[in-house]
Amino acid sequence: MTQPDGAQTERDFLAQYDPRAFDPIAVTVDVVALTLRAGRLHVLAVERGGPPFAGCWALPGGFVRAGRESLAEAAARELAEETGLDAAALGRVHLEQLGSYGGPDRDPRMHVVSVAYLAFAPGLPDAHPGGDAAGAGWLPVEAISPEGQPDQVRPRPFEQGRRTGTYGGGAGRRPGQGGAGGLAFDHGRILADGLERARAKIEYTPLATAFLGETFTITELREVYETVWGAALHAGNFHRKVLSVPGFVESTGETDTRPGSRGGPRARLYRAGDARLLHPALLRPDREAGVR
Amino acid sequence: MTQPDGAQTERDFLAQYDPRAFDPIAVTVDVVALTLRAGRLHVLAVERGGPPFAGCWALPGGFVRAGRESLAEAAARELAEETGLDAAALGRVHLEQLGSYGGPDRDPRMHVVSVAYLAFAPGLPDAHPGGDAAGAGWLPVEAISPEGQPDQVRPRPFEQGRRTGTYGGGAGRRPGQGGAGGLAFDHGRILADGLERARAKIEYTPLATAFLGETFTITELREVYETVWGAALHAGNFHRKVLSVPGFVESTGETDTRPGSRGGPRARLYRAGDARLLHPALLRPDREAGVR
DNA sequence: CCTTCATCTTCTCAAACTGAGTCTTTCTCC
DNA sequence: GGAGAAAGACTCAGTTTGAGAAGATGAAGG
Repeated sequence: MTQPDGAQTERDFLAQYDPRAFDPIAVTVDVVALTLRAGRLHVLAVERGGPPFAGCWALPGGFVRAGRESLAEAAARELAEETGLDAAALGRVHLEQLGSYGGPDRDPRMHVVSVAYLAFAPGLPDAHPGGDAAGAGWLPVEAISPEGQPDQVRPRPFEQGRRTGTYGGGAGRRPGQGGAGGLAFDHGRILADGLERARAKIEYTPLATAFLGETFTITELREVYETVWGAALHAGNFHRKVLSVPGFVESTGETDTRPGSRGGPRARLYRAGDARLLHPALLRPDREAGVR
Repeated sequence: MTQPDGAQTERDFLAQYDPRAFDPIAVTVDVVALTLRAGRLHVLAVERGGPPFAGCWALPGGFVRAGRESLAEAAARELAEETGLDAAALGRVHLEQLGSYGGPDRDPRMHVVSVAYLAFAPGLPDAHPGGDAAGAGWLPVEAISPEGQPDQVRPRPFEQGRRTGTYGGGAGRRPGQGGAGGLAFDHGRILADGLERARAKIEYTPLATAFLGETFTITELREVYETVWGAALHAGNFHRKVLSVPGFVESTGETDTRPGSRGGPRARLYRAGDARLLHPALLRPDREAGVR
């Protein structure tokens, strides 16, 4: 990445430098924003307003503003645009880089390198399409990601932001092309990678709390794990484990005031602790399968 | 569904599309190639032949060829160019994506997004500068990465709702010209991230074997862990653990013919097994430090 | 009012795993 | 031949995990 010329000073070089001398590659960010709604894992999606893949669901994203923002800033901006969240609400959202996708043919227009980000958010309001999207909404991941949950669960109508005219569709599959999973471009793969990252990440970080509100019960935390992992956990052992990992949660001293749906004692309330890593980690049950 | 502006078909759209309508962002790949030489961890580096940072060490890398190669292909190509390895030798190298770095100011020429890759290789021959590099070589990581090999293993804090974007380039090293700890651009941070990834990855994958030859002894494998982690391990416990993890290594039935440097019985030889994940994992000692 | 039942939380117990150390055997070097 | 070092098997105590059970609590239904 350089011009070979010994005598040139760096200043001269920069003055002469022509950024357009290279074939262009567009850089975009795409966001896999996950949240829990009604006990199901949902991902933020937008309905594309124009070609390519017009009418398809896609991950929210857009071009990085050259020279004006970092990748993380671009991802936060895109997320804010689609969710309508202000900076304060975004502060509660965990955002981390997921990976980059840059095959020459993943976008028919030109060579596009997309840097994907992964967001964990507590229950968020309905999405509002921003930019050139025709619609936006939270889609249950099991409806669009066949490679998603190990246990296949039945799909469910998804909620939409603005464009609700056509009912969401039972199988959640209507916006055409894109094949199984039905997301535009290679967004199905990006989503699958994001889900796997999320499943792995809550093993050794306290990020499961990012799906919950300020305070929560151990049972609510367990339900996050069960939903993300798609597996039932032993309530007693989970309880013991969570309380034994230093810094995972800290007690508020209060008990849940909301009436339990089916009775039972009021659960104690906790808030997220100060740990950034869980040690020892909470491991997913039965990883033997993945060993291969 | 959406009809952005009525009659336009996707074909029309593609015909009209002008890739140069956007401000350009250059896309490069950089490779953190790690290998073991003489019991020390080394990273492949090139000496820059021209500005910016002429004369500085940098990670090998270069521009992605627009429309002609994927990111992984570009990384493999750059690695091959600098090491002079052929495809066969490269087949033994593990190459995975590390992350992307895209702050607007990380390259003085223009906005450059760099996709970093991490490579694990067995002992490799001396490097040969390819392309526009003035020199190439294997540098001991502790000589250039102050955050490289601390006695205390400390993980990087995960990125929480970042706005300034640590990946963006703000928090990294300033363009430290030359000197210890100074790699060009933000390559010091990329190297540090690569080292942390390597330390974490050998915990739960058998990738430590990627630093060794076809066959190896348990002691050689332990020395890989000790070198990468920068900590001494209990030989007996390590031995027991490695043999108890299914699929980690498999015996060749033979014993080492090379004479031990200071005597002792000939060690048995093993080769890498078929596991892709280690279960249970080999955990680094003393992770408590990183929890908070 | 009283029973039923799901839940929250704590306990028990056996199995598995970990860290630390010892011991025997087999080499090389002096 | 003896010293020193390493490979590898073994012991042992402490910790962690999986599975189950028990007591307490509160809503719902009769």
